[in-house]
This record gives sequence, C-alpha cells and structure tokens, in this order.
Amino acid sequence: MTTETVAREAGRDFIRDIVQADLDSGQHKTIVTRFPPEPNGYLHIGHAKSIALNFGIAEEFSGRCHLRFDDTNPTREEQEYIDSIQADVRWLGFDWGNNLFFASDYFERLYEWAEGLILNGLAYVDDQSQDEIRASRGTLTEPGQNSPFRDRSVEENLDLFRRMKAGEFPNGARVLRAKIDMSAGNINLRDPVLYRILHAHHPRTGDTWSIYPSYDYAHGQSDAIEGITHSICTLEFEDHRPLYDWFLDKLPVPSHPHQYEFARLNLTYTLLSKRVLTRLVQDGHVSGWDDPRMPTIAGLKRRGVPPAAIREFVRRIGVAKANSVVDVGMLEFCIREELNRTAPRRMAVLRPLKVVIENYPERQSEEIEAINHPDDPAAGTRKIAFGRELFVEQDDFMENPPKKFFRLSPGSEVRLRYAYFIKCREAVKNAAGEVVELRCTYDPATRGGNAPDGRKVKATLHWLPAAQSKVAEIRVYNQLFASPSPDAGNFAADLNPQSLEVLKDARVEPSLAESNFDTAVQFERQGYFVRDPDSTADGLVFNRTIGLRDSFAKEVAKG
RNA sequence: UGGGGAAUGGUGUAACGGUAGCACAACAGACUCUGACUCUGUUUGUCUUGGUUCGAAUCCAGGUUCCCCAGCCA
Repeated sequence: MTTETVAREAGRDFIRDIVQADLDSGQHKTIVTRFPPEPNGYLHIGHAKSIALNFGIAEEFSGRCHLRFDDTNPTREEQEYIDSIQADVRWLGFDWGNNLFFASDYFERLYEWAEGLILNGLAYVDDQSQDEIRASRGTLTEPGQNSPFRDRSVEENLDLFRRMKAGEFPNGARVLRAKIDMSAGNINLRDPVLYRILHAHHPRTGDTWSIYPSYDYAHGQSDAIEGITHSICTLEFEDHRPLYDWFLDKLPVPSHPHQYEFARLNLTYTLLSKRVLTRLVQDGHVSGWDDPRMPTIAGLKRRGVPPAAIREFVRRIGVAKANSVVDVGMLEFCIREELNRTAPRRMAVLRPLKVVIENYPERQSEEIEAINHPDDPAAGTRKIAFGRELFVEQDDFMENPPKKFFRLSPGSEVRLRYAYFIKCREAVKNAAGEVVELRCTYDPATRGGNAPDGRKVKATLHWLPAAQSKVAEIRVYNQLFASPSPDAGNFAADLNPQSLEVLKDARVEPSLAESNFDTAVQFERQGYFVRDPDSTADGLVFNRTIGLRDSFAKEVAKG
C-alpha cells in the first residue's frame, strides 16, 4: 500500500486532511484534540457532531481527545451540567480516559500571564463603564476610540489589577483589556476584555476568585497548556482566530495550537439554539430537557434513539465550512437503519379493535410461535397465546374500503401474523355508529399462516389475544415543530400541535412487562418503541422512537 | 473597498487541472407471513460573466447571493 493510495479515503474532510498533512510533514507526532463545552446547559445533537469530530480524529490518528469544561463564567454554570455533559458524552460512546480538564484548573497560571502582559505594556485596566466601552468600541464600519485609561503606567495597572483580584471593587467597576488596536477592522482586536470582576460562586473554585477570564483569553491558553494540536471550533469563531494567535504569540505558552473552524449542524424541523431550548423547557412546551421531542442528547436517549444511529448520522453528513441545513429525514434513516438491524420484534396494538372468532371454541387457547428477528435466527422465537377473542388495529379495518386497501373489511380474508387466516363476517357498531367489534371466522387449516390449498391473502395483520395481553400507555411522538424551518425568533408559532399523542389503552405482549426489558423493540408494522422511565410495575409506558416507513399511508395522502 | 467566511441535484457531501461520484429524499418496479426490510432501475447539480489551458467544479479577474462579528456570553 503506497502513501498515494492512502491519501484519499471516503469519510475524509478538510480537517482530517490538515491533520494528515501535519502528521506527514512531521509538524506533529501525536494529535491532540479537545471537546470544550461550557457547563451551562444540556448537550444536543449539534454537539454530537463536534464530539464525534474531535474524538473521532483522535481515535483515527491514534492521538487523544480531552474533555475540557470551559468554566470561565460562574454566573451561568452549574455542577448539574458538568455531570450531565459527561454522562451524555459517555452515552454517545466516547471516552476521554484520564483527560478530563477544566479551564478553571488554569486560573492561577492565566492570572500570572495576565500580569506578564501588563508588565510588557500589552494590557491595561480600564475604569470605563460597560456602556462607555461599548460606545467607544466604534461600529462595524467606524473605528473605535482609545480609552482615556489606555496609557496608565505599568505600576498603576498592576496595582489596580491586583486589587481587582483581591475583590476590592464591585462587579463592573473595571476590566483588564489587551492593548491591541482600537481601529482594527476585526472588532475582536479592539482592545478585548481579558478579565471582568464577578463576585460569584464558582462550581469548582468556590469563592476563591472575584475576577474571571473571558473566553478569548482563556481558551487558546488552555489549549496550549494541554498541548492541543488542532483546536476545532465552529464558524462563528473564525474572526477570533487572530486574537487566539495574538495571545499565543505574546505569552510564554508551552505550545502553539492552531484553530480550525467548521460549520455547525442545522436540521430541518429543529431548533438548536440554547435560548430556544431553554424556553421550550421553562415555558412548559416540553416536559424537560429530556423530553423525547427535544434535540438534546438526553431527549434523544429517552426517545429511544441508539447512540450508534447518532454516530452514523454525524458521520454521513460530513464536515465542511459551508452553512447548511440537513434534512431530518437523514437522521430518521440512520435511526431506522440501526433499529431495524438490532431491535427484537414484538406485537402491540395501539388502538385496539375487538375481534371475535365465532368458529373458534369458547375457553380454548393455543400457543403460536413467533420469530424475534426476521434477519437473525439466533434471536430465537417466542410463544403468543391465541384464542377466541383478539385485538387488531382499528386502522386495519374499513367498512367501505377503497380500491387498494388490502386489510380487513366485510367479506375480506387476511392473515393474522404467525396464526391463521380470518375472514370478516360482520362489523358490530355502537349507538354512535362506531365499529366496536368484528365478528370473524378462521380457517383451522391455515394454522401457522399458510393455506394448504395455496390461496393467498394480500395482508398480514398484527394482533394480540384479548385476555393474555397487557395494557400499556403509548406516547406517539412527532416533530416538535410543524415548519421545516421554524422561526427561532417566534418559535411558539411554529410548534406542532400534534407533536405528542398519548394512547392510554394500547395492548402489548406480556413479555414487555419484564423488568429487564429496556432495549428498543419494533412493534411490527408500527415502528420502533422503547420503554419510558415513567413506567411502573403495573403501568407500562412506551415511547415511539420513530414509525416504520409507510408507503401505503403516503399513497393514501396523495389521493 | 469595515473585517472574516461560504457557494456542486430537493438535501448533505466528494472530486485537490483529466469520465461530476456517494448517501438521503423522490419516483417506478421486483420480492415479501411486517404496505417494513432487501433488491433493480429512473429523475435532478458545478451561483454568474469573462480569462488562462489541449482540457476548469478546481487556476485568474470581475460580479451576485448567503452567513458571522459592534457581550464585562461562549
């Protein structure tokens, strides 16, 4: 195998190309990446893209990936998020080994380096108010004005900065700023703030500090301390890169990492901004951060989405610099693909319709054998009770069926999966004219599902015995938003009123009540489901992860 | 002429001067004890105008459109 043939492989992207080139040129021997969340919220599927990128690169190139919490703003951060983020990354299937770090671990060193900047005349304490700083920063098209405090002496700056650290001043009284260029076209270079006074309790450093470094000042230096080689972030940080490099050039850092940017994930029918997700939870549009309709990792998990499906999804969508919106259908495909391969099959009747087999003896019962996975004989079989009274799906009966409806209707014959052919004789209605029961006959010769005379049926229905099935609540989830591109500014207007449908008296196979049954299952002809944590010993609850593809429904919809 | 980025089928992405490929979606068909899965086939694309070249998605020049930046958020 020559180097040339190795050069281009499927699944590559511009960042992996850079990494490969750096390895080839000897620029780096070991690749070190990092995933650097701020612990101020729950992770979502957009983070999964970044996680898979950073951990994936480390794994593919035999390097390592750090999990580093960018905990530089104690007013927004909580231990709850530090814990949930670690749980989510692990659940996704990634491992940082011993490489768990916190930017707050570096507060002391960052502070010393800041004094160094002051000593070299590269930073100053500014007494202006926040409004004054904003006003003198200029605009996108006009340069800013120098602060009247910009030329303080080194001694005065040092004294003031030390007193800031000592907690002598109230929040907002002063900031430490880098002395760069107030007329720079790049606004990030117009004397950015390095430290602000924040009398706040930090989840890790407690009340030790009353000043905290800004993202710009902390991030690159943290990368350098950890020996990160490729600091990968999203596009909006592109114009922070000159500042990232400025600090690394001016400070006595142990290494000089390089920052690379890629486009963040956008999905149709989905909003991923923290502001919107927070309001969805706070305003009660969803039940919490782990509501199965949420695009959070916790929500996806509760929904029943397997981590392998998420990994496959982010692998398929690739990594590039162009802003894009991925069709949520791509995610759904990956979920179905994984679940079809792995989920055992069971039968469940979501909206039961009673069926009485008139020619089946009263009080008789027999066991029918059903296979657990059509493509995996090793998954084995199970027994299902069959008797005179059964349930089938309401949708599987139509009194006046249209042309292409193959299921039950008066006079039609269908197969009950694994069991018998049955023929509908009569539909019994209630006073309101609704069909409440089907009177049918079965053909005893068709046991097992095939007719000795070779006659065929056009439909096979799932079913459950009336007596030996369990009642369950089934939560059928659909898109949270009705619009393919919901408006983040007025998201409430784009909410899908049918995002959740609760079916209180569905029926499932008794085996699903077993306490150890927590894996995803396919309810045949319906979709993929997973038991919800709300389940109790006598109150089963299932979430629908996703329905099966339904070409019949599509045809009906087309008319 | 504020600075920084990006434009390839409906969608995402590849092609690094040499046959525009893959996947999702859509459509048609085959198969089927899940109207699922699987299989087969079809449709659809290089933002634009010039230039360089035997040859341009790729290089050059101009234009157009879209995204990001004026937090003591990250």
